[in-house]
Amino acid sequence: MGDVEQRNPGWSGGDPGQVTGWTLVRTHHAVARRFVDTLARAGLTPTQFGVLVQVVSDPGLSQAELARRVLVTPQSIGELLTSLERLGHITRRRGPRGKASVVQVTKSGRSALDRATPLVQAMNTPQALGLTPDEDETLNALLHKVLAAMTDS
Amino acid sequence: MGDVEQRNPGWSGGDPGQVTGWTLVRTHHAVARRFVDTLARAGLTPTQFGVLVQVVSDPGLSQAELARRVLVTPQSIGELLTSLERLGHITRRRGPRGKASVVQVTKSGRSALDRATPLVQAMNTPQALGLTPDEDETLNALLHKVLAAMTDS
DNA sequence: CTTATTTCAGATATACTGATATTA
DNA sequence: CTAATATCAGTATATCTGAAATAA
Repeated sequence: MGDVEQRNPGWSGGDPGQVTGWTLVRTHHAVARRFVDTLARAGLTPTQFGVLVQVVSDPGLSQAELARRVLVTPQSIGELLTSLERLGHITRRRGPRGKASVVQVTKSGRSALDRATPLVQAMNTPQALGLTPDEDETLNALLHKVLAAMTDS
Repeated sequence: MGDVEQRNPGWSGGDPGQVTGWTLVRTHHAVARRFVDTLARAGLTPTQFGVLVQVVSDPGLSQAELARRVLVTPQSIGELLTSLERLGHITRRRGPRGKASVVQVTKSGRSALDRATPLVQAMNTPQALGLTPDEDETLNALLHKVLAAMTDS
């Protein structure tokens, strides 16, 4: 011992539960587990699901463009698309290396998404989240405000 | 082609932005990056920070107890504590294998936390999150409700 | 020549499952 | 004997950075 801290206990930052960003991180941790389990029943990871939704909402994007929308590096999206390609859920119309490719969802990808959709909706009802419908709406709106603040900086 | 989906674009689940859990996941992604960058300036990862706060708030916990609080496996917390031990931020008073150990923060750990605290507070003001003080409080409260709903199931 | 895009290679981090040893 | 604890080993996954090739 000797260098073990002897002061009174407690974080000098006060109650950690009052730090909103930190509450967000902890809540995400729990919610993310739900998503992993839920989406696994449709054979998807949460990230794959997110990319599929993006591709379906906006077909024909290049993978560089996709990387920007999802906020990851081009390298990461490349590996992710490879995994979706292996599953037969997307195609990449690819020219040679430096040429932008065109990403499109396949019927298999669409049906995986159709399988996932009701599962995702079921775990996102206000009741499943422990909220009233009003609270759910408020929470969603506030999260969007934070998201906007984080991304436009 | 031939198996490329030709239907109208759009996710059958409606507007993804209305799915609160999904909004939470995406917002977390952006906020988490902030935390990584911010805490790096104190030499900590977000997970290390979380464990340090936990240990400081409640000194003398065993690592099994710690794992339960942070919602990870005992193996994972073991590796995490090893990393904190290497940094000199905690000590484990350990008997032999099957004996509960006692985790305590060191002066070095306390000072890393003291270094991190103002940085974390700065990135968690309502203004930094793009919210009014009232909204910040509401968001935090709603997140706690969701967290409770997720963990008591 | 400069910039954007994709890809390859390597490093790192993180958390998991399963098995083992020890203690209460 | 059983339950809890900590640890060891192996695996999987998900990023990232850096470098290279190609195209516009």
